[in-house]
Amino acid sequence: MLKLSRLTDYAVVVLSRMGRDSEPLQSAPGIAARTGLAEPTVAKVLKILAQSEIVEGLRGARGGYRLTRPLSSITLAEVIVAFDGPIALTACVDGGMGGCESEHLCPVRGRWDPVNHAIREALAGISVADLAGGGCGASLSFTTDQFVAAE
Amino acid sequence: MLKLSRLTDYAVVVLSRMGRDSEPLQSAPGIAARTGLAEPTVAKVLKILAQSEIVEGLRGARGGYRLTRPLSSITLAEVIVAFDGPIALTACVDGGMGGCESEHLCPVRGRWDPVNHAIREALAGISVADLAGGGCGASLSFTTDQFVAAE
DNA sequence: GGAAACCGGACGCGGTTGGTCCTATTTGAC
DNA sequence: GTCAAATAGGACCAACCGCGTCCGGTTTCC
Repeated sequence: MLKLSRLTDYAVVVLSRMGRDSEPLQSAPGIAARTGLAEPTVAKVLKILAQSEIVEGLRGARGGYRLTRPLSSITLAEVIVAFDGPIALTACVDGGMGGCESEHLCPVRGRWDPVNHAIREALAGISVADLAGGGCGASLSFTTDQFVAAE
Repeated sequence: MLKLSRLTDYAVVVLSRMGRDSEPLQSAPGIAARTGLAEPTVAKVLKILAQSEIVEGLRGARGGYRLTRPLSSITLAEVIVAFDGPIALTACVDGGMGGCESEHLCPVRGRWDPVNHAIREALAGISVADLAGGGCGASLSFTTDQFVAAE
C-alpha cells in the first residue's frame, strides 16, 4: 500500500473544491454540502489545513476559510506533511533526531535518506492544482481511496 | 509517516544478513539467531520473500533459504511490493482496474499516476545492497523503525 | 444579546498489523 | 525403514492506530 491517510485524500478534494469556487471565503458546512462529505470531517480537515497555514480561518458569524495561496503553489508534499507528518519511509527520519538508543548498531542508519529525499522531491513537484485538474466540474462526491486492490 | 510495514523492514535486515554470509544456504532458525530477531518472525519474512522468488526455499533436513540473485539486483521496490502490495499512494492503482463505481465522477481519477510512477522509480533505483552498505559488520540486532517521530 | 462559525481536545468504534502457533510435507541422516 | 530437521501454508489472537464524531470554548457579525 504505502497509502496515505484518508484525511489527506479528503484534503485534496476539499482544496480542489475551494479553488474551483469563485467565493474567496467559504464555511466548513458549505464546503461539506458542496463536496458531499460529512461536515465534522470537513471541519477537521480544514482545521488541520489551517494549522499548516495552507488555508486561513476567519472566526465569527459570516466567517469561513480561504486559501492563503493559489492551488498551483500548494504542493502535494505540504498536504501530506500536514496530515501524515514528515515524509519518510521509516521512522528514523533522515538519520538525525537522536533518541534511537541503538544508533551505533543500526546498520542501515542514514541509508534511507536518498530514498526519502527522492520521494520528497517527487511529491514536492506536484501541486494540488495538478491533481485537481481543471476541466472536471463534477461534484467531488467521492474520494479516491474507496477500496484496496488485494495484493 | 508513509511508513512501510515492519515486516518490510525486517526483510531488509534479513536479506542484508544473508548477503553478508558466505554460506549460500541458511536456515530460518540460523538467521534468526544471527540477527537477534524472533524465529517465527524471520520464518514468516522468509516465507513471503520465497513467494516473491527473492529467496528460494529448500525443504527437508539440512534445508534452508538462499538468495536467488545478488543483493545488488534486488530492488527496494521489489521488497516493498512483496510485503505491502503495489506501490501507490492511493488505492486507485493507476486508475485502471474498474470497480470504482464512481469512476466517471472521480475528479482526480488518473491524476495520481505520475506521482505513483515517480515514487516507484525512486524505489526501483535502490538495491538492497545499497541499503545494506558493506562496511558495517554489526550484528543487525535492531531494525530501523523502533519508534515514530511525533508529527 | 443571540446566532453562526471557527478552535482545540477527548472519546470510542473498527480495521489492520504483527506476532505466534499448529499441522502437513519434504528430505537428509542413521 | 525410521526419525529428525526444516520449509509451506494457514489460522488465530492481541495490540495498535486511524478516523469519524462530539463537546465545550471563543470569536465575530447581525
